[in-house]
Amino acid sequence: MKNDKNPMQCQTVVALDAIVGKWKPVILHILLSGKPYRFNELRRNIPDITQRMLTMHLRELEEQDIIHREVYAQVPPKVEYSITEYGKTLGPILEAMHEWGANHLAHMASKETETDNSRSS
Amino acid sequence: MKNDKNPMQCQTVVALDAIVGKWKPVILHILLSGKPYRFNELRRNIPDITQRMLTMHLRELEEQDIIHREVYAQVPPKVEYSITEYGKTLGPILEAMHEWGANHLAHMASKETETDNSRSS
DNA sequence: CAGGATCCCTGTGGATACTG
DNA sequence: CAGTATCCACAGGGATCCTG
Repeated sequence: MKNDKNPMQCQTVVALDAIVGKWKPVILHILLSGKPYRFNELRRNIPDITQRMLTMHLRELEEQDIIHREVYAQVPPKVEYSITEYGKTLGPILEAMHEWGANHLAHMASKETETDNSRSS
Repeated sequence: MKNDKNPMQCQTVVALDAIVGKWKPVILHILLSGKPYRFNELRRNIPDITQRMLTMHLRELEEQDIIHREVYAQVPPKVEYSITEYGKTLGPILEAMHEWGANHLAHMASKETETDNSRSS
C-alpha cells in the first residue's frame, strides 16, 4: 500500500487512498450504479482514460475489495467489473463529496463576484 | 487550480482537491478543533512536515476559504490560522472518511486472516 | 517568528506498441 | 477483448539556505 507509517491518528488517508487517483472517482461513480461493466465498456464511458490507467485503477480497487472482477472463460475474453457490497459503503462518502464540491464551486464563484464588485466600484 | 477541464459530471474532484495533499488531512483535523494555531505551533503538532509544505498547504486552504489567516502587526511576527465557518462544513466528510478508513483497516485485516487460515489449513 | 527561494528526487500518470 | 510492457514527462513534495 502507499502509506508505510501512518502514525496512528489519521485513518483518513486510508480512505483517501481508496478514492484518490486521477480516474478513481469516475470509475467508482460509474460502478456505484450497481450495473457490472466490461473493460472496454468502461473505457468508452471514460473518454480520456488510457487502458493502462484503467487497468491499474481497477486492480487497486479490486485489491481493496471495493470492486469485483469476474472473468468469463470464453473467447473472445469477457471480464466484468462490479461494485462489491463492501464497496457500496463508499457511496455515501462520494455523494457527500460530490455535493460539497458542487456547493464549493458556487461558493468560490460568489467570492469572485464580490471581488469583481469591489473592483468595479 | 489543479483541474482545468472537469467535464461536468465529477465535482467530487473539486472536494478532493480541497483535502488532497500529503498533510492537508492532518492540518484540517487539527484546525477543525476550532482553536487557532500559530505557524510554528502547527509545525510542532505535525512532526515530519517541512515549513515549505506547511506554507503551501496553508496558502491553498486559505485560497479555498477553508481556513483564515490572521496576521498580527507586531514584532516578532505572529500569524494565526483558524478554520472558517465555511471550512467547518468539511468536518462531517473528514469524519466519515476517518471512520470508513478505520473500518477499512479492520476489513482488510480480516481478509488477510482468511487467507492465512486457508494457508495454514 | 513566519516564511521565501532553489535545487533535486520520486511517483503518478501519459503515449505507444505488443500479446493470449 | 482485455490486457502487458516500455519509455518518458511533469508536478508534488523533500532538503537546505536565506530574510524581513
